[in-house]
Amino acid sequence: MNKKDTTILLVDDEPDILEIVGYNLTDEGYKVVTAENGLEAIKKAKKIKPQLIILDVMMPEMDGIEACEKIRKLPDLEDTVITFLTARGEDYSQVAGFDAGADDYITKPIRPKVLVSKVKALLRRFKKEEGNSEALKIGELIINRDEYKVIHNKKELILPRKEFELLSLLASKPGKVFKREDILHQVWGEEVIVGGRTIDVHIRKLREKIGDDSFKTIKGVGYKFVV
Amino acid sequence: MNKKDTTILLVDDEPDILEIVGYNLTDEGYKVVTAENGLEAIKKAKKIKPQLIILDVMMPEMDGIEACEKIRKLPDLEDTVITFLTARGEDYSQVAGFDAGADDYITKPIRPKVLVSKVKALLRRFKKEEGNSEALKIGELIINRDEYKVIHNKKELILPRKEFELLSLLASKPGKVFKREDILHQVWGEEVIVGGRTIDVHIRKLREKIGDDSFKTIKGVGYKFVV
DNA sequence: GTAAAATTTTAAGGTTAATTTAAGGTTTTC
DNA sequence: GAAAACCTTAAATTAACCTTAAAATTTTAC
Repeated sequence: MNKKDTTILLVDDEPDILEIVGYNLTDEGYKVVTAENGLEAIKKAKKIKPQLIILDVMMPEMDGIEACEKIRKLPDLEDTVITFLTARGEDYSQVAGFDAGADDYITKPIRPKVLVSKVKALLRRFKKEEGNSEALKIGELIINRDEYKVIHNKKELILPRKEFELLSLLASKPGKVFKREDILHQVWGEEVIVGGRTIDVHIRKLREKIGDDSFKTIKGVGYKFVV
Repeated sequence: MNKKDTTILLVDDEPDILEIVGYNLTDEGYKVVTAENGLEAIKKAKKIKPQLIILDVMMPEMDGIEACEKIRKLPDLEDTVITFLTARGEDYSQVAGFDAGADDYITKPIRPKVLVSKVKALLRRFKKEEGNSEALKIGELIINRDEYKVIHNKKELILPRKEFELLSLLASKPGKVFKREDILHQVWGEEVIVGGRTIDVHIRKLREKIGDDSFKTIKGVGYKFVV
């Protein structure tokens, strides 16, 4: 999953916190939605199905712990990562938080760098658990997305990220021509701009490793993977 | 779907915004329709069924959020992508926007480059849901746009791009005469200017590969494909 | 925190094949 | 039978891609 497809629901009754945390996460490329109390949080969580919820413990209307318990019971959101925001030393709430089904907690005062790296770590963990998708098998090639490895002619290959993603994409529909533009957007991301020869170089690496014949160039259009 | 078949409904009460955003999108090749308030937006949305609606939040008559909710309920427009225009920091409206069924938001002040790339990204997402087009079959000829290949008399042909596009065009309506001028626009593009004999040469290549009889010349007009 | 290693991107020259042009020949039209 | 439109061929041009190495960046290891 791409960063900008990752939605974070940020819940706090203090506008200052929403502002500063929201800013830092948005700046990192996440899509951030905010709520000001537990009730609102539940409503929005249902609607937008965020990957991560950052929940203040102390709030009017419905506190974070209660909201967390309710959210955990929603079938759509069982994989969502929930983390609390607590004041330092509020030991009780940390404990109660884990009881309520939280995955982690972040202590105030908030240090943006710490926050961002914690969020990244949490989402990484989430992503891993997401997996379990079957390995993709095309002829002599097996692509195991879960373990990020490729088996070709019974030999295991560890491909660097970009190569792996590129191969995954092309091999996901053997025979189909992927346009250069589409490859860029799917492998490199929507707004990333790289030079015109970058794709070629990666294709070349794949040709070296997987075999020249597997990758056909369609001039003026793009590339396709064939068996 | 071709860019010029993509309609964008742009809704804002400020003529300046309509002007600048409209200009940039038109320049990119989209068909742009504008409205100045929510009521008008709904009326026009029903009529023209745009692929994308860009909706200002703050407007007289009916604000963007209300309009968005109403539009989302129209059965014809459930696949339409809706994005809000909000002033930076208008946090509430962003959130309320997602509640109302919006897919994204764009913050003012508007940067044309950002706007255009966001619009492209949104439409790509929309397009993806359309699914793959079937191969086109005409007599002994099968044109597979996805894989960019042609099968003729059970034999696979790889055609260069221009030849492929030209064949696709002519074969899309067997029997129909395509005027030279139309062929130029559809295969070569609006502003590309090539010499008068270029089409002939490509037709000749196709005649060599597919068969002389399949392509009839209508002197003074153009060409047609027949079975 | 720094150094080392690996990955990713860029840059530049080379190669190939697609595309276009040009020019003389042919057919059709009036 | 002259003009216009198209055909054919080969050569010229150009666009797209390949290859390589080095630079930049990111990740990993210490």
